[in-house]
Amino acid sequence: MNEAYTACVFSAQRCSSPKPRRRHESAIKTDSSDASDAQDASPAVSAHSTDRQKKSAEQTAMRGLRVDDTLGKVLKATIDKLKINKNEQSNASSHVNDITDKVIAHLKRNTTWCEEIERLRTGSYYENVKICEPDEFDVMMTIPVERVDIQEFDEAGAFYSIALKRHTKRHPLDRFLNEDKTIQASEMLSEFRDAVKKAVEKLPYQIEMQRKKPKCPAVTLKVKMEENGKTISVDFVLGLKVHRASWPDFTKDGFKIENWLGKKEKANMKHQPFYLVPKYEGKGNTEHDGVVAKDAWRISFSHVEKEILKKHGHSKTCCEDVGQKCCRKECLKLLKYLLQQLKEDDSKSNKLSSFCSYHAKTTLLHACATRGNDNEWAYSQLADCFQQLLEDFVKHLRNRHLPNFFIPSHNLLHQASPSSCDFLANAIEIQRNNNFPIFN
DNA sequence: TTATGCTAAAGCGG
DNA sequence: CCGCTTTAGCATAA
Repeated sequence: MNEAYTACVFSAQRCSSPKPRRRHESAIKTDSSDASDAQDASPAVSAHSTDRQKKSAEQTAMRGLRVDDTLGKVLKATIDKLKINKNEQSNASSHVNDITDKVIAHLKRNTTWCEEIERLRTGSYYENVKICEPDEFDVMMTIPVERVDIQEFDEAGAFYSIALKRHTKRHPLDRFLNEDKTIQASEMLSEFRDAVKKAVEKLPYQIEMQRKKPKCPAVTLKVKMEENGKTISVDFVLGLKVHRASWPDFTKDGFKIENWLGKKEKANMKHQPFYLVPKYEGKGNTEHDGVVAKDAWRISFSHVEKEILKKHGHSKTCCEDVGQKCCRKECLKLLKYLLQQLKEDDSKSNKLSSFCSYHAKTTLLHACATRGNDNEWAYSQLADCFQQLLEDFVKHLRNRHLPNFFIPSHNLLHQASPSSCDFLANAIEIQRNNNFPIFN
């Protein structure tokens, strides 16, 4: 399971974290009104001046254009707004990298079962689809294991029992094994959390470790940065890296990328490991007919998602200098932003709290799998592509059916209420029909 | 393990 | 709109 999704669904705080982004008050602007914006005297913030340049560029372009591409212009202006500031990125990433380096060094030195721990950067920041601010970083900390037995699982993609398999020699995780060789997720997670806490305590940063949230596998650090006073969050997610094992059977009918990235690429990716993330911590977490689910696990394909987004074109040269530029990532960014803005506008009613960016990402993956040809995502067709993606999303919502891209039996909307799905679908339709006033 | 070269994206100026 | 520079992240070789 993707930890971005996990963290989002399982952590109300992260899901609803309101971005203090300023929005222009005037909802719908006509093109001619833009000229009056040129008076902006705000110093320092470069976004303003680029806005101005871009708008005047749009105006000159307008005069030469006969077709009505109002929507295209709105969307391109929005994409510009979503770009993350380079200085902030540099600052934030150096914090994250330094902290992560030191946490890993500490774990390797002081925690016996972490000697082989590996870092895996995942999530939207490292997929180049992070929007607005570089304020959320996902880092998986993975322990290599050769094979596992997945003994029980449910349609929501959770496992209730993971056992180490065919380990003749001693394995560093042996100390977490029950008599039946199943692994105690909660014990591992709890030791991991304590070790991270110790590692972080002596670092020369303003770091707060967030309280353990139920059902959330991440150890979250809030790091306040000296340079600009902003706070970023770093999620460390413990995982088992299962190599030398093929993907579980229930992934068989998912991951349909043959007509998009090709059979060969699919085979390559299927040879990669998969990851298991401990789902619960603590006792008394009863679910599913009273079974104590404290040792539940969730499968993660974050690494594959990242690679898919990197090699996102049918043509090998998609978006390279020699190739054609596509708008797949831009469409995803726009969909994420739309969802984020709608959630923010409606934060008090809580109707949208169960929707998160992983729903947007999954919708894009299905859309790319269905429309694999690069012509269907030409950058010049951004507006049409985005409209179609929204149609897809609305359809998923109306049917209350959005299968996990890797696990078709896992419906990501199965616990969303019909009324909230309709509410979101309606809100999206309103935005579509009015050229997205929420983006202004 | 470290050095090196490549890529994607931001930002700037024409 | 285009080309150029810079940077973080990554793959690969040494």
